[in-house]
Amino acid sequence: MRADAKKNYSHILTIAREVLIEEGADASMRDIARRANVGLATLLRHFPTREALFEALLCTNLDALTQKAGELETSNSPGEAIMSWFREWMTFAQSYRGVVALMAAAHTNPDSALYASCAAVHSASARLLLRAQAEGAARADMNGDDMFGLMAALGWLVDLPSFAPRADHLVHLVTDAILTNRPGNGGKRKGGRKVVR
Amino acid sequence: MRADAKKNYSHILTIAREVLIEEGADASMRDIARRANVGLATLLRHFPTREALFEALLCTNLDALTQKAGELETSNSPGEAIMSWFREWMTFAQSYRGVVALMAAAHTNPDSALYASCAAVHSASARLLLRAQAEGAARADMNGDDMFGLMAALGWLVDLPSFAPRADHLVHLVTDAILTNRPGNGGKRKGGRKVVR
DNA sequence: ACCTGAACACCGTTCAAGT
DNA sequence: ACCTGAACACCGTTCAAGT
Repeated sequence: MRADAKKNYSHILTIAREVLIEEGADASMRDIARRANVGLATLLRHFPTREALFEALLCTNLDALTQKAGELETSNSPGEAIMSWFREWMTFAQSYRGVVALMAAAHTNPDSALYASCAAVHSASARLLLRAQAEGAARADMNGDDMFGLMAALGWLVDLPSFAPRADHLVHLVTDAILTNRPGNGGKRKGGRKVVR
Repeated sequence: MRADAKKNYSHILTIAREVLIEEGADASMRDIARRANVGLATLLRHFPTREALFEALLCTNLDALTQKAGELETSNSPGEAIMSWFREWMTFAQSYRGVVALMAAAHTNPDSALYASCAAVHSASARLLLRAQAEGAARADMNGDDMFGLMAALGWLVDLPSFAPRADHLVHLVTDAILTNRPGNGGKRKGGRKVVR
């Protein structure tokens, strides 16, 4: 990349972050270009789609998030890890209004620039769930898709202003549901080693 | 309303229903007008906003839904009522792709043509929850907003194709969480009459 | 009364023309 | 190499002009 292009690239990212935080994830690309003092075509060559722009914007946040997942996998109890993970996700979800809807859509579409990032979050979630299930700390009748689905659903909900105040409580309620073995499957800790801690 | 206007009105509704089912709740208004063989301005005078159009389209579904809530309030056990109600909502949510996102947004905005409909669903949910709480069948540490929030979240999730297959299961998981008195508040059936059935 | 085409200000996509 | 203005096909809003 040429020096002027490089400079443009990082300047665009800086401004885009500002605009998207102010206006939400569906801000106009034209608006971003305008505020960056750059031609719209220039913005779109650096980031051909909204997803591509977000991929670049989110990589910092997402790296922090997945790294956190790694830490949680070793340091905490499986149950506490699930709760912390969910809360980390909710913080991420509030980085940009509408970002979860964008990621949820990208999750289905392998061509999306956000697909890999979604997959990373998905698999981290699945790993944490599996570990909890192996220890009998999480209900056995759910899978990684369910886990990610609940995260997406609550992550989406939280950027509706009316629901944001109760978000923490809803997360508590849902993680509670994930972590408690309900009567129906409480005896099903088939493969899991007994809770030895 | 004049005879020709009346005819236009119902014809537009018929076509709009078709288009919105095919294309989802964010289909182009222009497209709807085109397919109804009507000027765009005509469509927009009958239904000045997308919300107004949906208000007219959904009133049948919503009447059925709220009526169902009334039945559930008397016929079933409070717990079963909550579960049935949630499932009814999920069926409604799948009537049009994106309709829950539309309603969730309208929920905050008193000027929206869908505001009253949202409020009706909200209050029906709150009533059913209160009854269940009074009998100690639902956890006491949540309110109508939480209930509606969970309904919105799962209703939104279900129109992402990747999550639709697991939706029933997630509803089961969440209603489970609502209905079981968790250890922390299991003893808190303060006002509730003992479960006498 | 009711309908409609057209003008308007937006959007993202695309590309020929500039440096 | 990289940038940009402009043309394009869309969108919802608005209104003067028709019946």
